[in-house]
Amino acid sequence: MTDATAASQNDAAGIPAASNGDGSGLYLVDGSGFIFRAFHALPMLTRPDGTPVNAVLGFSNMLLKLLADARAEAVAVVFDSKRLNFRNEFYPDYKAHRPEPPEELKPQFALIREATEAFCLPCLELEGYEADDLIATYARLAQEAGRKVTIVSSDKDLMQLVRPGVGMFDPMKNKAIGPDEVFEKFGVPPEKVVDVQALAGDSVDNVPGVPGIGVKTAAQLITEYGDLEALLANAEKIKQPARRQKLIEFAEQARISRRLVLLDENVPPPKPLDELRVREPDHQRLIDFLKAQGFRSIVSRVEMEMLKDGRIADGAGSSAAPASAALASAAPAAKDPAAAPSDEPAERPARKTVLNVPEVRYELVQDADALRRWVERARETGVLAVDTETDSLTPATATLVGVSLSTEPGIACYIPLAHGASTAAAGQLDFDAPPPPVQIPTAEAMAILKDVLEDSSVLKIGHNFKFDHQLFARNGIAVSPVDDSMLISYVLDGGAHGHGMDELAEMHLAYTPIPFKEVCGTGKNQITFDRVPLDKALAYAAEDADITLRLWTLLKPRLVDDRMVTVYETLDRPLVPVVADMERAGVRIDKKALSDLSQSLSVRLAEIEKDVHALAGQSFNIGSPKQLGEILFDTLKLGTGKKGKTGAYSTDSSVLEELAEQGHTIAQRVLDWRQLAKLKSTYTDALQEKISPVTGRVHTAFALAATNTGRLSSTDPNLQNIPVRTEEGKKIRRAFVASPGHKLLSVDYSQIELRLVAEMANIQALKDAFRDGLDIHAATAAQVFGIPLDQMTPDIRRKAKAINFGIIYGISGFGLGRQLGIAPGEANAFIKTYLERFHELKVWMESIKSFARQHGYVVTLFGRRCYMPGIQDKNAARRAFAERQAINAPIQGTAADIMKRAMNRMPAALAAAGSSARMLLQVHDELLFEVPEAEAEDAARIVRGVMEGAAHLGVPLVAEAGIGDNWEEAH
DNA sequence: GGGGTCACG
DNA sequence: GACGTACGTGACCCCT
Repeated sequence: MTDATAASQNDAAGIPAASNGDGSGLYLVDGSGFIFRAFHALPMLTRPDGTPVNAVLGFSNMLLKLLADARAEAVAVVFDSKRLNFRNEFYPDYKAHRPEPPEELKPQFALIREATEAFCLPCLELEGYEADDLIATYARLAQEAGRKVTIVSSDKDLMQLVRPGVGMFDPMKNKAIGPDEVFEKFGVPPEKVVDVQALAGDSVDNVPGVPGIGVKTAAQLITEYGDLEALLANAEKIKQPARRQKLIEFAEQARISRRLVLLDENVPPPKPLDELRVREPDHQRLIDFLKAQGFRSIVSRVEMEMLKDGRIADGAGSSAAPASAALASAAPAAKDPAAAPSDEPAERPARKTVLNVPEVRYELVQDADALRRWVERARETGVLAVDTETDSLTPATATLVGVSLSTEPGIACYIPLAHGASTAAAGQLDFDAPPPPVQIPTAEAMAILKDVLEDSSVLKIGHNFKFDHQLFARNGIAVSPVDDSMLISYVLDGGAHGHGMDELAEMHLAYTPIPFKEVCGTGKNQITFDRVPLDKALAYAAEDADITLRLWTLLKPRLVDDRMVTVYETLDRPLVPVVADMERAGVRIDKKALSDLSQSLSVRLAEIEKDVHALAGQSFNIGSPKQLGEILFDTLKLGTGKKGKTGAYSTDSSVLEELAEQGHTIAQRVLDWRQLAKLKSTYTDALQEKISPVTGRVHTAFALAATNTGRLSSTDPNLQNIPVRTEEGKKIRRAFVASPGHKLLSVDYSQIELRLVAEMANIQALKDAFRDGLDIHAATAAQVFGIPLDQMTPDIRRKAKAINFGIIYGISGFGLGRQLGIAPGEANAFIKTYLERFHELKVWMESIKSFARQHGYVVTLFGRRCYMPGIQDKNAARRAFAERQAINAPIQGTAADIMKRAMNRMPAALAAAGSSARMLLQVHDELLFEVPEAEAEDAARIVRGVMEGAAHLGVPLVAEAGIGDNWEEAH
C-alpha cells in the first residue's frame, strides 16, 4: 500500500538527466561559481585547527548529492585559473571592481580542488580563461559527440549555453534551468541572452552595457528588433528620445559588452573529452578527506551514498542475474554501457541495488510455516519493516489484501491474503480467470503476526504507519513499538521537501521504486491490489518494505546528529496511534439533512442563475471566471476590470464586492451564487458521498507530514474547513451529529497564537494583559491608540484586532491596509505605533529573520525546525515572502506543537478518569469529541485541563468548551 | 494539470 | 524604479 502522501511524488526536485541512459551524459560543475555562493550561503564553520571550511562542506554535500542523482554519468569540475583573462586585453576594467575574496574563503580554494580530487573527479582549468569559457567549450564538444550535458551552476552568464542537449541545474536551489527558466530571467530565449546582457550590462562583473537600460527594456528591444546589431542599425527609429540617444551614443560600448559576456566555446581543451568518463571513486580516500575536514556527520552518509551509487563494482544490475522473481518481472535491466545510445528514454531509470547489498531476495510467503520463519527472523534482528496492501486508501474501511515485511536491507517478503477475492465476491462467472492463489487465511496470518507486532522487543517500522496501524487495529492487533520513516524525515527536513516514500527513495537512495500505477494502472483501467498478479505484487510490496527499512536505517541516526530526538519522540511519534484511532472512529453525518440542503440549494441556484442571465442580457456559465469577467467588463462595461498575470480579468469576491457597492445588482447576485455553489459542490454534495457504507460515518485522513509548520492537514474529505462563518454555512455544521445517546464536545484554545507571540517575543504589556484575562484586542487598542478601555469603540478595536492578526502573519503595510480598507501608508503608521508600544516585538522579528537567513530554517518553542528555502532568494519579493513565513512559522508551529502535546496526553487522561469520550477531529486549535451524554460535562473538564496544561508558559493557555447535539451547537 | 476561487484556522 | 505583497492548508470548477 502506498500511502496517500507518498503517491505521485515522481516529478522530484531532482536534477535533469544528462543521460542517454548509457553513462555518456556529462555534468560540468562550475566549481569557481559554487565556491562563492556556498561561502556566502552557509554559516561559518571551521576545522578543529581553525581552518574555515563552510564552502568545502557545501561543495562536498553538493557533489555527493550530484553523484547520487547523476547516477552513472560523467562528472567534471571546472575552475577559473587566475584573475586576468583574455577579456582584460580588450577591456581592462573587466571584473575590476571585484574585491579580494574574504580571508575566510582564501584557504578554501585549494581545499575545494582537493575535495574534487578526493571524489576522483577531473579538475578542468586553463590559464587565461574563465571557468565559463571552458564550460562553453566542453559543452560544445560533448554535444557534437552526441553526449547530453548538464551545467551545474546558478550563474546567469552560463544561461546563454542552454540549448537542446544542454541544460543547467542550479545546485543551491535544487532546480533545473531550461529554456523556460532562462526566458523567465532574461525575457528572451537562450540564444539571445548575450544581446540582452550586452544592453543591460552587469555591475558585478563591470560590464558597462547601455546606461538606463535594464533587463526588462533590453528584452523588449531585442524581441522587437531580433538581435543587437539589428537594433543598433535601427537605433534612430526608436520613439523614446532618451533611449534613442543612449543607444546611438553607447553603441560601441554595447558591442564591447557583448564580447565580454559572450563565452568562448573554442578554447583549447586542457583534457580530451574522452577522458571525461564515469570513474570509479576511491571510497577510502574520500572518507579520509572528509574526516580530515571534521565532516563527521556526513561521512556515514557518504559511505552509504557511494556504496549504493551505480558506479561501484556491483555492476549496477547490468550483468548480474536477477536474484528473484521481483527483479525478473521488473523493468528492463540497465543497458550495457558499451551499447549505442538509444533514442527512447527508459521508462524508468535502471534498477540498482541499494546500500552494500549485492542482491535483493524477495520471497512470496504462502504458508504458515514460511511466515513463522519470518517472525523468527524478526525476533533475531529486533527490527521489522511492515507495509500493508489494501483495496482502498481509506484504512478505516479498506480490505487487507496483503502484508509485506523486511528484516534487513534487501531481504523482504510479501504475504498475499486476499488476492483474487474480489472476482469471487462479485460472483462473476469468468472461466478464463485464474483460480485464487494459495494464501494463508487472513485470520491465521494475523494470529501468527500478532505476537511479533505486539512484541515490545521488536521495533516495527513503517512509512506512514498510521495507515497500517488502523488495519492491524481492525484485526485486533495493537502494533507497538512503532517507528515511522516518514515522520522521522518530516522532523529532520520539514519544509525542505516532501516526505513520500518515492521522493525519499530518489533523494536518499538514488532509487526509483516501482510506481503504483505501473502495478495497478490508472484512470478507468485502474485495478485494485487484490487483482494484481502475485509476481508483480511481490515485486512492488516487498520493495516498499525493503525501502522503508533502508530509509529508516539512513534517517534514524540523523535524529541524534541533528538534535531532533525530543521533537520526534514527544510530538510526532506518539501521535501515530492517537490519530489512527481518530480516523478510524470517523464522525457521524446526518445524510438526510445534507441531501435536503442540496435540494434547496439547487432550487436557489437555479433562481439566481436566471436572474444573473437576465441582468447580463445573455446566458453564460457563471462558474467560469473567464466568461464572467468578459460579461462584466467587456459586455456590460462595469468599470475597466483588473487583469491578473495571465491576462484574465479578476472576478474574486473583493472585485465583485466593490461592484456591488457601486450598485451593480448582478455583482451581488453572482456573489450569492458563488457562495451557494461552493457550499453545494464542496460540502452538501461531496460529504454525502464520503459516508462509508460500512460504518455509516465519514473518515477523513489527517496528513501528519504535509505542512511546513508542523500542523496537521485533513483530506478526503477535508474536515478542517467545514463552514462556520455564514448562516448558510452553519447549516452544514449542523449535519455533523452525535450518535444517539451521545453529545459532541468541542474544545478550542482561545487566542493561542497571539499568546505565543507575547511569550516568544517576551512582550511584557501583552503578557500582562493575557494574565489579567483582558479582552486582548481591546487592550492592545487601548495601548496602541492611547484610548482608555471604557472609551473603546468597536471600530478602534477592529483595527487593533487586524493588527494583532497581521503580526502573526508577518505584517506588511500593504496587507494590513487591504484588510482594513485603508491606504498602505496609513496602515504603516499603525504598525509603526504598534511596534513602538511593543518594542520587544520588533527586536524579536528581526532576530527571527536574522536566524532564518543564517541557518535556512526557524525553530518553534519545542525545537521543531521549519526550513525556509526562499530566505536567501535574491529576488526581493520572494525574499520578503520568505521573511513573513519565517515570522509566522514559529508561531503557527509552536501552536501546533502544543496541540500535539495535548492530543498525545488525551487518551490516557480520559482513560484515567474513566471517560469513554472519543476524539474525532482536530481543527488546528480545536478538538472535537463524541461522548455519552451523561459524561459530557466531566469530559469537558478533563479535556480543558489537558489542553491548558499542555505547556507551561509565561502566559496562561485558555481552552473553552461547548457541548451540543451537533457541531454547530457545540462550537 | 494549472489557475482561479473560496472554505477553514 | 519596479516589483508584489499578510501566514498555513485542500477541494472544486473551468479550460487547455
